[in-house]
Amino acid sequence: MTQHWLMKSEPAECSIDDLFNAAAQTVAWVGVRSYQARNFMRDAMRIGDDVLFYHSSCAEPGIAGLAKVASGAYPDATQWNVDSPYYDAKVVRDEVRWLNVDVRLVRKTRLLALQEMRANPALATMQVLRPANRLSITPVSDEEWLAVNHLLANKG
DNA sequence: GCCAACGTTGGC
DNA sequence: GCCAACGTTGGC
Repeated sequence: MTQHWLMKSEPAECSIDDLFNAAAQTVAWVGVRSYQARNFMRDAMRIGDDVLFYHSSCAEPGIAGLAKVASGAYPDATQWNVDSPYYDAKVVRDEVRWLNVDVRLVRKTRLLALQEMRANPALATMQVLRPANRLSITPVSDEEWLAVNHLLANKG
């Protein structure tokens, strides 16, 4: 059974167009610095899982595309890179604290705006809609996944 | 720039 | 190990 996830990205960092234009339309999901999100990648994600690509911290937050998990979890090189904004000085020598997976584009979609998501009762249970939700990776239920795809299939 | 939520930190 | 304070996220 395929699992589904919602993954937040700031378009200023990596937008759906950046993913579209990336080599093999695949990017490494670097920069996750939350243990919960890391553990999802390490313990639960499987290659082929569905991903809702979500734009956050921007003028028009919402779901911008569909993607798939394209690798298992592997060490996020930015944790050791002092020149990276994701450098983590607390990671001790030889430690691997942070992981990332690769994500491959399936297709860009119309923007399913946060506003529209909130307005739809079928999506009311989505974790990303909870106030002040900070988790950058959240599981999406079968029902939520179907409801999102149904909304995306409608013209908006 | 405010606020809400909540994980993390640090003093004890 | 408790728990208050702090820091971060992210929408508005």
